[in-house]
Amino acid sequence: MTPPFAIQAQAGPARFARIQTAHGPVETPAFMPVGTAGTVKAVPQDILEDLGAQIILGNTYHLYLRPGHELVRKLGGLHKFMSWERALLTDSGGFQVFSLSELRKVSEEGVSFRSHLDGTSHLFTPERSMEIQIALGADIAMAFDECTEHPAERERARASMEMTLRWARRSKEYFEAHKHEAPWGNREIGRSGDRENGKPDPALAAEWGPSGQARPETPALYGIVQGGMYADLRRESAERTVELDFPGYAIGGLSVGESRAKTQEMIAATLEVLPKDKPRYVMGVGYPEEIVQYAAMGVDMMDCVLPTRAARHGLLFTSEGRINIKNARYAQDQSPADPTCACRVCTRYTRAYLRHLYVSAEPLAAVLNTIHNLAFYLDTMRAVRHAITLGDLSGMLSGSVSLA
RNA sequence: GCACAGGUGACCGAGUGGUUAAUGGUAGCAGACUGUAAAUCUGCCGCUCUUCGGAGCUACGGAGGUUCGAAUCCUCCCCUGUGCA
Repeated sequence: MTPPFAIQAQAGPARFARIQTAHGPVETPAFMPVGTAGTVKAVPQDILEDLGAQIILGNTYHLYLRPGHELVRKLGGLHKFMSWERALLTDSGGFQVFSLSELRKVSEEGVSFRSHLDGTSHLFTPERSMEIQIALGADIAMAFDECTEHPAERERARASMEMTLRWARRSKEYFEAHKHEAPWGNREIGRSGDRENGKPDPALAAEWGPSGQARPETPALYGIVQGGMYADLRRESAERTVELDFPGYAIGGLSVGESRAKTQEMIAATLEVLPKDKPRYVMGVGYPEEIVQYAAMGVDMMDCVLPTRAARHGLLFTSEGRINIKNARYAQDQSPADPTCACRVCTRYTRAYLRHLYVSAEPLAAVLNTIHNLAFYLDTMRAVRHAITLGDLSGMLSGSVSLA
């Protein structure tokens, strides 16, 4: 199988590339907004398109519980259900093994969960996770893994890693046998996926020509590296995951409470082992300066709830640093959230108004804050890609997006 | 004018003799948030100092009083609401 991925430009470890999916291209390094329950919270799909999002996440566990993957399949798959015609990546439910720790029990077979919605019991296995992700119609599915908690003793991290490897094998076996069942029939591939992005950078647009690669007919399954905070376990996990031969690899189990230096060390150790001609995805990161840094290290994909969740909590990311829009000091501030941002929020509304909306608990506060934060993240990654094509990322690392 | 009911910290509202600077909410101020159980959570929230352990002062309409001790009991006064004149 030819990986739907081609290196088009390279500047040091950072790569500008394109992942071809059945629902359009994904330029990398990419930041992927998280849309857990079939929605990137507070942002309509057409605005996500205008912001330039080429791929968003969905979540296996949440969509399985509600509305149910069979219903989604019946309605034509998640793309059609939520009217999102660009690429979609689904998380396997592995993170919920970690985050819902009080409601689950892990065994060799899989994980039994108690629904956080109604308390009912459910068993997630690698096979089940694949079945659900295929039913949802993801372009990129993730292997069912165990996101190891932190801190974890070495033996615990090893055992968890071994389990994830066994689950990865089972995930792949089931996935390969059933991937053709994705509900992609009668799709109008890429109608909106080929649409012009919101604010394409002219210099970059030249690089974004047709890839010439055929669009995949089936979804892709990525493996996930674990290994706790032990560099040698990370390397071993990566090597053995690569042996299973996936079209892309994720680094999971990071940003779970460890120091940023440790996160970076784990990423660096893992990247050394992962093949350079396939997408490498660090799951669940990060702050703007972090995603720039990781992209510079050679990471191709990242996702994080931070821009969306923080926005709902009043935290805005700007070129001048983070601002908490609920602070009293913005009550009469007539400037935009970020004076250098060209997003639809910053070109239209003042900090004073955004603060008022937040303080008043108006739903529009979440909408506008989230749109801005996503614009900031997506613009940042667009700038990273541009810088890579120019062969120099140093400017971005030394401050232009670094935050106080 | 009479009869009931009631006056608690910015607001609402507990508390009817003793760890009460005073339960809870709200408002306010600040912080956290990293493959989303998150429009959530945490801290502060009378004043003044503090070596951050604490110390002092002022407080439950007002003034007296009872008591070792009162927001809580008694007396008078002021004010508010409702009803009757």
